[in-house]
Amino acid sequence: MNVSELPKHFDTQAAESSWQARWRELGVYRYAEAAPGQERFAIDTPPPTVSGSLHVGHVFSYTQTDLIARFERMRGKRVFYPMGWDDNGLPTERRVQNYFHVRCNPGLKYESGLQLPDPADPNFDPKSPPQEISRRNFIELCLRLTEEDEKSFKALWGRLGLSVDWTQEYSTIDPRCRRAAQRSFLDLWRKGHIYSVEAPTMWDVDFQTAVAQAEVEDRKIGGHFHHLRFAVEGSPIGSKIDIFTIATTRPELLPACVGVTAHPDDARFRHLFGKRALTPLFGVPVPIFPSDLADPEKGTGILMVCTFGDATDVRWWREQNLANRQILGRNGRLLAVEFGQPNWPSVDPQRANLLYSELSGKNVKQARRLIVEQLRAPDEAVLRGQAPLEREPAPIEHPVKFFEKGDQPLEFITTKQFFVRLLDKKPMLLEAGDRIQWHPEFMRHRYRVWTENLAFDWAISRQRYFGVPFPVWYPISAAGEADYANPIVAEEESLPLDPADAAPPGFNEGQRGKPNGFVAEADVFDTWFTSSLTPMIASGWGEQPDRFRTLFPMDLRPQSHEIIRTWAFYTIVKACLHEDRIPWKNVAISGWILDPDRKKMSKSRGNVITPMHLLDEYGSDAVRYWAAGAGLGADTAFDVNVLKVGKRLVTKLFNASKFVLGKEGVPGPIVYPMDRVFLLRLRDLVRNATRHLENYEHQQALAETERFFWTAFTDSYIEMSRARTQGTQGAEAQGSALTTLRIALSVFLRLFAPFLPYITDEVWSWTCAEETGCASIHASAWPSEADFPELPADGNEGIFDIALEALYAINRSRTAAGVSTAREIKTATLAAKPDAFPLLQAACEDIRLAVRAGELLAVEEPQLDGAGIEVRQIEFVSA
RNA sequence: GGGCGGUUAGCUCAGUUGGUUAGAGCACUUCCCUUACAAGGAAGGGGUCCGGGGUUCGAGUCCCUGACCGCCCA
Repeated sequence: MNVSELPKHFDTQAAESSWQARWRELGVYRYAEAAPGQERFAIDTPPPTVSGSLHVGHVFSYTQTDLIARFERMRGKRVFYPMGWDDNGLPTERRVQNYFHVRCNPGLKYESGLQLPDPADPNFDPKSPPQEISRRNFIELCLRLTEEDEKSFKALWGRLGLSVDWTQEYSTIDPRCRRAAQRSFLDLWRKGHIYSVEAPTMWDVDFQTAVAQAEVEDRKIGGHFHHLRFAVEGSPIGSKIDIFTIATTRPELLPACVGVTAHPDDARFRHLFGKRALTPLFGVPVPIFPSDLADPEKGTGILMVCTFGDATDVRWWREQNLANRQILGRNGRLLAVEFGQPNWPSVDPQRANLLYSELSGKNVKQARRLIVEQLRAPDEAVLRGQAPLEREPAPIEHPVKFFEKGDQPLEFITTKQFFVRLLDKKPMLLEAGDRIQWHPEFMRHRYRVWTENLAFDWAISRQRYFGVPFPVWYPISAAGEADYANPIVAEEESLPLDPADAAPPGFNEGQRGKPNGFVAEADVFDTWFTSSLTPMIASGWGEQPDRFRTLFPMDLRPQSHEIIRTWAFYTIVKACLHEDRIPWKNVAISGWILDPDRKKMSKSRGNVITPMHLLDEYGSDAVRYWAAGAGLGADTAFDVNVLKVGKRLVTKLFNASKFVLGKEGVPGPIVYPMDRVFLLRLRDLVRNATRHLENYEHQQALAETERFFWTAFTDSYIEMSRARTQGTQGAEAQGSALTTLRIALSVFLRLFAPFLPYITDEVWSWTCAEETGCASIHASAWPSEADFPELPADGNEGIFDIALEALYAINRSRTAAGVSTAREIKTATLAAKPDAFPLLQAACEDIRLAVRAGELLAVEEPQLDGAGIEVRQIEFVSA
């Protein structure tokens, strides 16, 4: 090809679209089953949540994974690099409900070809009650909506140049994933790791679903300490009544009070243990017991136990065998209860019911406001006329548990839920974590600490719709009662299924909901129950045994650090419980992108930077350069300047390549000392860059390559060899220089290829593709010793650094004299210390040619300050 | 309250097992259109490596301690 016909500038956008098409056409990123003896490298790509938009943080972390994929591919491994979409779950549900104005009713049957009113229709009434549809219809709508998102995500990934094999695509709600999740359930059920129980569970009252420990976060919110007087039961009439004061932030749970406790060593309350207290207003007798868990410093030191205010209440309720008086319903409103009935004792049921009737049906906030008013009134029955509220509520700020996606504090509500038993498996899970390499290493602690502190088994059932259903039914007795203790689980061959549409083995559809028939479980799995299977889904677990054997365990799991406790943890759980193996050998944790003020990017903060305009303005390679500049685990503030630097590097590569390939002449053997020394240094660079990439330190590889390319190659070696390439120093010196330049260019292109896939393939296509027979640089071999001819060492390797110093020294002289680099030098003299002098002499001719001097002398100066080279005399050709 | 990470130039960040005078880019100043490159090049100024102690011949680097920032967990 005629390099002189190449465009003046590199058109990034045109190159990006043409190379994407070319890569597809060549199948460069297609995973091929490894030949015998050939290594494979399997990546458990994080499936992005599709019901949102991508920001530069995603671009950042996905690029870091792609670097590794490209590096390993060039090293000759068969790279398995799939892409999944995480589309099930709450965010999508919410969008579908609003967009189509529907609600899911899992009790309804599927209606094929369901017609929905068009929200754009003028007759459409948005205030009308939402249409109820079956779960399968609802899922179809979710799929319709997520399909669009997936298209735009895919376009962005393509643009960014992710070397994903797009034939290996999945989404977490597709039949394959649903089948895998249900198969996982069956396997764990058979192995006895899953149990279902009716117990107090963390519950979000808005979403009306159970949540797992991993989805819970503490938030500091304002509240009030309410000081309430309780009476001790049995104070003799006429004597001074024995009263104590508890402090609580949740007075509305007073009707659910089932006990009172204080620290066993607390002298103030020791005399009360074993007696019973009477709750104010409701007059409920409850036991007073000692507990180490009560903090004498907190509040008044004595507190009420309710069903259920928090996790400690649950514990006390269990350990002390307390009554269960659940007053909060699943919707977060107070249930109707009747005092005086069994389990609801009261010394004055009539009054208790009167007071409670005001609270019944109210939500927590409303009930709290009302009960505080009730507590201000004198309480004759229990407190002989004193008001239960001892003093005005005192504002405090305290940590409260929230569902990470929710807006209301979590409640503990007694419901039937499925759990995976984990608490007995901590040692095994810790040991598994130790067998995995974590990058950076300190991220191992996050996993370890989470696993050690795990307090609950994994609650896997969710009372939601856009998810994978439990493949479970319950028999109905002749009397019409569902038998939840004896679930019927599906057979593996029938997966995936929705128990609302399919009948269990041995039953027919006509028996649904009838005596001696069956009823379907309505719950779906926690989304992590499916996502925790990604390495198994992608590698064909349970479906393609041969493929599974070669791909599992995978080599690499890339992910971010805030989901170590969920995604990484649950994936390790699943791999251990199903296969008794770790899911991958390496975990690479990418950092977060912070906004320029070092705040985490989030929609709610409104500081999200989207990537498309950056790709348009700077080009994919520049964006990737920015992403590759940060090491794993390092949070980085977004800085548009780094993109500019990347763009400059791309331009420099483009121009330097044009220079090298534009030289005419016949390449010959490397006989010239400076060429040999330069190649030796380049060979060191290859070794270092390779080592850094092997160690998951891509930023080091890039930084060293870039630095050497800029200072040693374009700024110096090219200048030193320029004259020789034109043949002025004879054919042998020219041939040696041309060969060196060609080797260097080919090596540089390949060292940069994982980072800058577009510009490197563009340049590669000019001549290297034909010369090597590799149509794409990304299918070529990573540079190695094999790229270099025999380069015997002769002890003169120092001439390169000396030459560099001499060039800098002369540049300084030029600048000091205010002389253009275009002006030639008539004569100059360089001074070196005796130990450096022979090297300077040896490099003198190369320096002279580089700076275009008529005459260049080297002198020895034992008394020279410092170690460098100094210009002793310089005379420029007159302008 | 516990754990982990961080604090290096105005900004964004490197700095590997301790080892010359602590680096890069951006920004700033000055100069230069030079046959690969003005989408460029050359040069320059700019540092109490968060504070305090310690180990060492020698500490940005190791140890102790304090402050601040971030994250995770209670």
